[in-house]
Amino acid sequence: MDDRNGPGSAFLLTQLGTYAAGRFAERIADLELTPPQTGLLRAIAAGPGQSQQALATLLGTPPSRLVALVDGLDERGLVERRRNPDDRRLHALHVTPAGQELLGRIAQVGKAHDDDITGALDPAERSALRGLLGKLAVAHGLTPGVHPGYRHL
Amino acid sequence: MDDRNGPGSAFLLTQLGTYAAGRFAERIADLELTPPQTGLLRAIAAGPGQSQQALATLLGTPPSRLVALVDGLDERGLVERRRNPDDRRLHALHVTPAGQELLGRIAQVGKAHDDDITGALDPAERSALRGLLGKLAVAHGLTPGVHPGYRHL
DNA sequence: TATTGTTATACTCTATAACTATA
DNA sequence: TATAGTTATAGAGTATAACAATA
Repeated sequence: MDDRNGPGSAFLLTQLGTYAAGRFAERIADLELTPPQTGLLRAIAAGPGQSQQALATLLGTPPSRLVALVDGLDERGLVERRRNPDDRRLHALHVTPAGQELLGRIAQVGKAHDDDITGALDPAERSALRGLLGKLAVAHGLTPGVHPGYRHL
Repeated sequence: MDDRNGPGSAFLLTQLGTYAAGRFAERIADLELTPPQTGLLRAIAAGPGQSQQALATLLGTPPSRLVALVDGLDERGLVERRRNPDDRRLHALHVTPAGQELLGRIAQVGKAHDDDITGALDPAERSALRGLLGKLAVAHGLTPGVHPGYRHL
């Protein structure tokens, strides 16, 4: 009956999601990282030794884009490409100690970011929100831990 | 104590917000509209007669970008520029009947979109989510009704 | 011939800055 | 001179396609 009850949850999710993504990008810019770089670093840490093709598939990005992202992390000594002697076409990707150290700082930033975004809610509300969002993420088949911004936004 | 309890709400908001934005973009593509065009059309309808400068400020986009967006809607007869006789520099923007008709279809799409995104939740959960998201949107000062994707994403 | 990684190229979106017309 | 709108230009980010090395 009432058609004027304001925006729906989907609209609010888009607004808040965009806002949260922007705020996170600002925070990790202090570490001289972009969101795609951060997602890639985390993906390499989550599954060490994967090929660039495998990572491209996981993240949903073309291999050519991955090359540039890996280049940036490689040049800064955060990850390294190890050639596989059995198949010299493959580059197994690994996080270096410096990369691990940076991942620790990323985790700290993520925690502060989360507190910032949900700061207006009390603990019970935060828990409820977390549960509801998790339910939706599962329902829509979103890959756990994979930042968006890869699949044809 | 437990550091391995999965992603936080901020991360989930980013994932779901990006997903929802993408799905909405797909839906309104059927109406041959982009998200920025849709947001602009809604903004013009919400405050008829505004100047392009005023709309640019409201949406947080440079005036030059607004020109192209208005051009697209104007050429399709969805909005019209009316010159102000008192100050011929100004273009007062109005939605045409065709634009109003399209806004009706956009509202239908938005409703279907919302049902899609929150479909995994029962009515009580949907209501709870809506309340929590609204609280966060207010806390972060997000402009009601204004799609993101305008302010320096 | 097929596959991994790479390079070259082009396209989309957006912002910045220069320009015009009105005031 | 200041402002609304417009046009011109350039930059960032990404995708597509061609290429080289290895299998």
